[in-house]
Amino acid sequence: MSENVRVRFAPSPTGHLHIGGARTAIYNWAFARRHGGTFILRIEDTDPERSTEENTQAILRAMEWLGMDYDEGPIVGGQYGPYFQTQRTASYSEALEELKRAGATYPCFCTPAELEVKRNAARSKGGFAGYDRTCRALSPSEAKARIAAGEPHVWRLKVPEDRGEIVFSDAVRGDVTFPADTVDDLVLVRTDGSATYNFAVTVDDATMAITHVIRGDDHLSNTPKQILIYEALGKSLPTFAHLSMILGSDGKRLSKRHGATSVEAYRDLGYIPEAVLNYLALLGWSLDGETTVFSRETLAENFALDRVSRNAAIFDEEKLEWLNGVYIRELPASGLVDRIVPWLEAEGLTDAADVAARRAWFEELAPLVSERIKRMDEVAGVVRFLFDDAISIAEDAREKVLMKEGAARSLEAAADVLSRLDVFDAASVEESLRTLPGSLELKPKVVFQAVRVAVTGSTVSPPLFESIALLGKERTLTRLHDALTSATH
RNA sequence: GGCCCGUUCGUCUAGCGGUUAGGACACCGCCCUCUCAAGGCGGAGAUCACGGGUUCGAAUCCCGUACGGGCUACCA
Repeated sequence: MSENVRVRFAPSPTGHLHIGGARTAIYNWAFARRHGGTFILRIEDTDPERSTEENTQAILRAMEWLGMDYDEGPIVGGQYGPYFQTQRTASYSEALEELKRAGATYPCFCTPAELEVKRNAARSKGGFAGYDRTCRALSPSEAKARIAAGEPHVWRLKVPEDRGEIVFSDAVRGDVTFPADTVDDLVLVRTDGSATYNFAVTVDDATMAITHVIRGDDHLSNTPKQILIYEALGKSLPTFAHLSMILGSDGKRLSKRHGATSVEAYRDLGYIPEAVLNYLALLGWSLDGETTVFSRETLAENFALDRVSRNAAIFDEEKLEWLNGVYIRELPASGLVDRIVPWLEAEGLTDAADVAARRAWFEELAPLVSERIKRMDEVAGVVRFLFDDAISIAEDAREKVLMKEGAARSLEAAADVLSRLDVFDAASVEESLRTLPGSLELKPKVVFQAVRVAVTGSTVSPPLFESIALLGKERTLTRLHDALTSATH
């Protein structure tokens, strides 16, 4: 592909960036990067009822969070702007004038009510239910006269009579054929002068010199209409590539019923962008059928449309979780601290000053937590005992562990041995505690679980010796003594 | 109704005429072990939607059927 690749992602700000849209964005981005092309972001804000500035901002934020940097679009600008559809209306009027000159469009005076009657009649007879072309038969002079008289009208595409079949080679699905006589004389420009979706996208894609239209499957059936518009406009066709839908766990189209559907919702759930990007890329594309974990760079170097799957995929949050865990574990301690801290701050466990004051302590803590969380929102639960001054011991832990034979002796011995330490690091804590099972003639498990419950308040915690070292001598001894009151010898 | 697209383990997928149908998640077992994880090893799990062809040979090519999805708006 030596031509200058230009692709675009064109979300509509009628909602947040959702999972399906994000994957489309990722594929467009990857395709552009792979071919050294241009990735364009265009906001399709032509639905005034549902489009909001807030949604536009949310989409921009989500794109940035995913690392989808675009070469042309809002904020960054570009040669082919503007990048908001509402600001491109002049080019639609221009295109309409061109079509009028070429005789490829005609005014239609049928009212919506009339159209509905015709449509219902046609459909009940079976077969093609498009516009019956009444106004196409109007003489030019009559049409002109009615327009001059101020009669409301739309402008329709004059689908060529003898067009035959519309065939195009879809980059993911192969050759797709539509009989031209099943394509409607669709409305291009509404009564109020605004462009309809199919007209606007086509004009935009043509004037922005888009070479590859990579978009959702739901547009496959719109493609023949758009091809006819390109032809009427005398523009060359881009390559089309249609991506299958992403479905919910029940096999139905992904919607709010399935829980989180927006990219930012996943961010708030504790997923990290690398994992979301990787997972979404994998949902419908494969590097080689074997590799499941790959970087943004690997994606950008290897993405190819002919390896995009043709069938719809069910979004599997469990696999995303696993992948998120993989990325969390791969993070270096320092980077992990930066990612963890906001989540601890949100829980009121720490603040920027605290982190700055004892960065090294946080970096020791990081690897302890990374191995046992899959999402960032789990962090606080794992390390809370290291931040709170006093802990409460879970009732079942007290019963199951502290009230067991030998628990109190273990705590006393542990306090004794630890109180003698000068250097309170994980290695020395371990060394001294390891002597206990032998000297007390208790199973290691009994001793260590008693200490764990006393110190962390739970039967489940990060590794004991490291945790104690991180907690510090003073707080450890206090907790051992406190727990003694409810422990059994 | 019409037109178009899709159908390989529960899920995501590899496969592009000859494979014991491969991998990943989830699941089960064992190992490691101070708990939980992580990790290692192993296991179970797909008559490739169904029916016809073509071929020496089909998950792979062709045609039907079924099921699912999309479009069929002066929404995008």
